[in-house]
Amino acid sequence: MVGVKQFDEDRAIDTVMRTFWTQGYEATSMADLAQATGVQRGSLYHAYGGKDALMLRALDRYAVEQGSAVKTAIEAATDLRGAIVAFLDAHVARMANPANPAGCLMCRTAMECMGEPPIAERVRAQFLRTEAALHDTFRRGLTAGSLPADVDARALARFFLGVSRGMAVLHQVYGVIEPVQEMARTALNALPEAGAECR
Amino acid sequence: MVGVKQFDEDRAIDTVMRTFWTQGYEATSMADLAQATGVQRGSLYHAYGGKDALMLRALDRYAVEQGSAVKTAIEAATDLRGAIVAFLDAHVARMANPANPAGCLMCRTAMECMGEPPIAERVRAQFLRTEAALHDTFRRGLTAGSLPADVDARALARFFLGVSRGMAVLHQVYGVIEPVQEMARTALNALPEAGAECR
DNA sequence: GCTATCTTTGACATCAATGTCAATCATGAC
DNA sequence: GTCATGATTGACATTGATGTCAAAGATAGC
Repeated sequence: MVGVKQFDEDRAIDTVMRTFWTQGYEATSMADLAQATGVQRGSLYHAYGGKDALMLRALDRYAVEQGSAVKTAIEAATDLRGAIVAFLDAHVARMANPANPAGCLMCRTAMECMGEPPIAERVRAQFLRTEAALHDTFRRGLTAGSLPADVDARALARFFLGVSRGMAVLHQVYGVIEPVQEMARTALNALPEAGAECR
Repeated sequence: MVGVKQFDEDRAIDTVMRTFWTQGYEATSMADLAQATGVQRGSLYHAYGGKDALMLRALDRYAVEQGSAVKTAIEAATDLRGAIVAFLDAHVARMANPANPAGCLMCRTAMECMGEPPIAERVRAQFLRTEAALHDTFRRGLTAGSLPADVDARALARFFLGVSRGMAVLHQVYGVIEPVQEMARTALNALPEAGAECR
């Protein structure tokens, strides 16, 4: 290797991610990204290609940084209910963290960029990944007998996926954490209990 | 009155609303709106002021056309559960209607435009209005004894508000109605039953 | 030290969007 | 029919964003 990058790629992509997260895709210009990262606009084009490519990088980074916290939380739990509580808490914790922009980059991009095929594909894939993780969790709970035998594991997975997205919308609009916490807490009521034949 | 508008304002605002709904705020230019409505760009500026003002009009129109369906549905119900079912169904029906764009304009704008003060204010007001309607419904259910006495009416209201928003996100991303229906159906499980002491 | 290779930089051309304006047009009031 | 009022229209200037490029700069390998 002869020509060597003079900026920290990790740091730059992280800044790009947070800029998109804060401002949205369309409202962010390459000039904004250049200023935020301290990297010249020409260098960004040279290194990555363009705004769309940078958004893909940002989404991947987000999936790793934020998604991994969610995934770890689910997997660390010992029982089904604990896994779902951990799933919701991971989202609440991210939004409650004042170091983070409001809402959720994935959700924001989902609402804004489904008209841009490459970005839409990445977002959809990420949604499906989370849905699948939840689906697995519920299926395991089903075989373990932690759920009534007649529950629809996929519907539950989609429900809690949707709940986490709804939480992000509430956070974006209200700008405070309380409604988010209340939503998470209330959503747990939708979790069927194995023993109790309450339905 | 001497100078008379030569275009149908109702029709034009409706078209503007659906264009924003389909493409989003930033991705829609005044030229797009001129083309979609068949009204010259200059006329749009003259009649309304600018893109931001047009978005406010679109949001108001959306609140009347779509929000009224939701409000009517809630109020027509005779019991609490019926009201919530109607609330969710109104949203499902809107998204299932192939004549409508995907998702929800209010929700889409919420994710994209919270950085634009006048628009953000309008969106927040609309969220609060819906939350208040749900809150009232739950309070009435509480005094009517349709709910256990210790439930948090506000938390329930915010939960179902968030659920309706999560449904919109799922619809936008997946482009089909099934996950939306499943989410609505599952959310009903979070509704505490008065008689049953299952908790 | 030299060179080949990649990066950085500032400049450039192009394009698209915004907002404004003066001239023109249409119509209700008289 | 005339006029006053407001709508329409096309043009204009301005701004900002995009993407590209050639020249200059930096460094690992020799």
